[in-house]
Amino acid sequence: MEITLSKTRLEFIETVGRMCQQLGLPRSIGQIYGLLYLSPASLSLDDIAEQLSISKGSASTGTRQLASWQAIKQVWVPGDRRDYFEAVGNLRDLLESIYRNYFKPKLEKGGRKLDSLLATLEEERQQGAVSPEDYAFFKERLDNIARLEDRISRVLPIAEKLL
Amino acid sequence: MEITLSKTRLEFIETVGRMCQQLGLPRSIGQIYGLLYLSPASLSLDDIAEQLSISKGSASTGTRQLASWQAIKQVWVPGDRRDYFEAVGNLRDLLESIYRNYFKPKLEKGGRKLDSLLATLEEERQQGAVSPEDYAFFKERLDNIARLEDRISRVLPIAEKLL
DNA sequence: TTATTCGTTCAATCGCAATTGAACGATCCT
DNA sequence: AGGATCGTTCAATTGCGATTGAACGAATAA
Repeated sequence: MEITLSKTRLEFIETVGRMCQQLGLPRSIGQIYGLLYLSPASLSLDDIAEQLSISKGSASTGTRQLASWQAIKQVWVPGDRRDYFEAVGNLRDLLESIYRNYFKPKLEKGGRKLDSLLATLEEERQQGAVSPEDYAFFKERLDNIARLEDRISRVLPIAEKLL
Repeated sequence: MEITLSKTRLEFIETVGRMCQQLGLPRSIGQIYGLLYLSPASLSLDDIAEQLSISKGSASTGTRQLASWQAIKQVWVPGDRRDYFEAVGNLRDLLESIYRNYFKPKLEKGGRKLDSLLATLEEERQQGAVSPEDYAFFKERLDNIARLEDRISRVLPIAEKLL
């Protein structure tokens, strides 16, 4: 594999890389996905590292991350013991997977944290560590978050289906 | 203003700070919002800096950022020339504002970038810089993104209303 | 067996963005 | 007027996480 990338692919890789960066994800992950998404053929780890001029280590961790999100998948090439990768082209599925594996767990974690905070607040009230007025204020604000979280976790799956 | 924060507030501040960090935003911004969100009284810049043990500079830039997102607002306290801040308690409105001021512009920017990429691709085709097969592949994949972007920008406002 | 060729790991490095803090101009007070 | 108290700015610093690259074990080939 010894190709030079067209301008379109180079720009695309750069764009997806920047997008990831802005989302707080490693740029290399975006670059890898961008490269694979516009790759007619599946690529090996070394292909990826070479085309993007990144280390094999980065390519390895990046591909594993992307695979865990089901954004890319490994494909088996008979007669070659190397791992080959290709992007999951169906972005609709990808989005669904990101929601399920990324957003949903975070929402649930947030919900649990909120419960623990409400418990702490209750504790403090019983100990008299907060005034009744403060307690009422804190309670209402925390409840507001809980309600929003509830609605979000109800609406997101619907929005998902509407896509 | 010389209060000590209750355990509930401290934990909440930490949590929101971490959330922001994970989203690629400055932790201090989350801390400021968390502090204000669970603050019965509005706070001055110095209050914020002191309670969070951050510099006045951070507090200044952080509050301005948050205000630009309409996550917090300045309130005028008669007889005091300092700026006071309080959190916008209505999270539903906050979400709407974030969508309008943050997501929507990014979606639109992405759309424009995609158009420019398609133009580049067309150019390369005419110059024979890409094979017909590659062209077809690139075209289809880029079109897929455009279609998804379209659906997203149509569904998001609906989901917004459903909240 | 030994020699390659894989992918992974992890300590060290690097780069970027958050944070600091001093200097500044503006505004208010006396 | 001068002095005090605001908020902002920006160059310097810091801290964090992405990235590197060498070392490693495993699997294959000779």
